[in-house]
Amino acid sequence: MTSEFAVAVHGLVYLEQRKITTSSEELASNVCTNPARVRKVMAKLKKAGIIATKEGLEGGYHLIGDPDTISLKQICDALDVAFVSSSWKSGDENNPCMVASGMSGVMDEIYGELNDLCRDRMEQITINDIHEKLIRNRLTI
Amino acid sequence: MTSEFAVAVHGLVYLEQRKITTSSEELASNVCTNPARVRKVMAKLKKAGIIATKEGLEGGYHLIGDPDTISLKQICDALDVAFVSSSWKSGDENNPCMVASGMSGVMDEIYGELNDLCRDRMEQITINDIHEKLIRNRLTI
DNA sequence: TCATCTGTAATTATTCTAGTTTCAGTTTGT
DNA sequence: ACAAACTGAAACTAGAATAATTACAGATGA
Repeated sequence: MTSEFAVAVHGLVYLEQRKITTSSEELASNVCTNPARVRKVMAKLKKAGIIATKEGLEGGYHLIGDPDTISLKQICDALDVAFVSSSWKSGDENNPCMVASGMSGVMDEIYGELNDLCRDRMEQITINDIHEKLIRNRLTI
Repeated sequence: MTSEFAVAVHGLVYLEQRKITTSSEELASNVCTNPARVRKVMAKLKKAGIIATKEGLEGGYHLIGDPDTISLKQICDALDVAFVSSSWKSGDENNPCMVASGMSGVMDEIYGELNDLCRDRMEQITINDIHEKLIRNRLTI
């Protein structure tokens, strides 16, 4: 599910560039996915107060605030992104061996710590930073 | 594939605790997976010089160095672990739109940066630290 | 009031990950 | 020398996670 994060960031950067209200269909075409998935992701961003929607003809999504104040951490939180995690657990809680019963807990601690580290870093980057990075990359190619 | 990391760490901690040469079958039983997967992971740790093998009767795996000098970063490197990554790419490189063509590259940059951050953190933790953490956790439960 | 959106859910398809099975090759102990 | 017990590696199967598709109710604006 980490790719929801990519859909969200891509969508928001596109909204910043377009400036105008943009439908899920147009966003999906730019992101290269389907409109239903875009709507699913954007609905969460709306709940978090990052974007607003306009329904009916010529409707769609648009940014609410200054793209300089939207950090990627806000997006993580809105989508409940886990950068580092693993559904697979080693060992067995009921095994009397300390290693077998305790390892998955310890690994989860480590993953949680790494995740926090990533989230802190994401606080430093804004949607506007990404936009500027895109411009720089285009010039240097 | 992040769970290979868990198998490796679990295996190494078990080897530290057992002290003696241990077969893939015994390791698999403690980790709760199959011997073939254990062997696949341990073979990489052997190539990295972290463990050694002994074949034939009473054979198996054993640590080479001091568990206090084996950092989790060495394990990452041996297994080529990517903590943060995404196979799914948004956009399309051939799209003339700057956002569509550039976003997946920018996201890859971000994932790479987060990954480096995680690897740096892993350098601070040793197999022995994990072992001590297990002991502490058992006492506090 | 109708066309055009979003929000949401159910279903299918695809891709990724772990498990299983098998066997060749190596080493140890007798 | 030989048999038993192990690793290393590959091919295949099973299952889980993720994305795509389809459909539709509800809201809104022209």
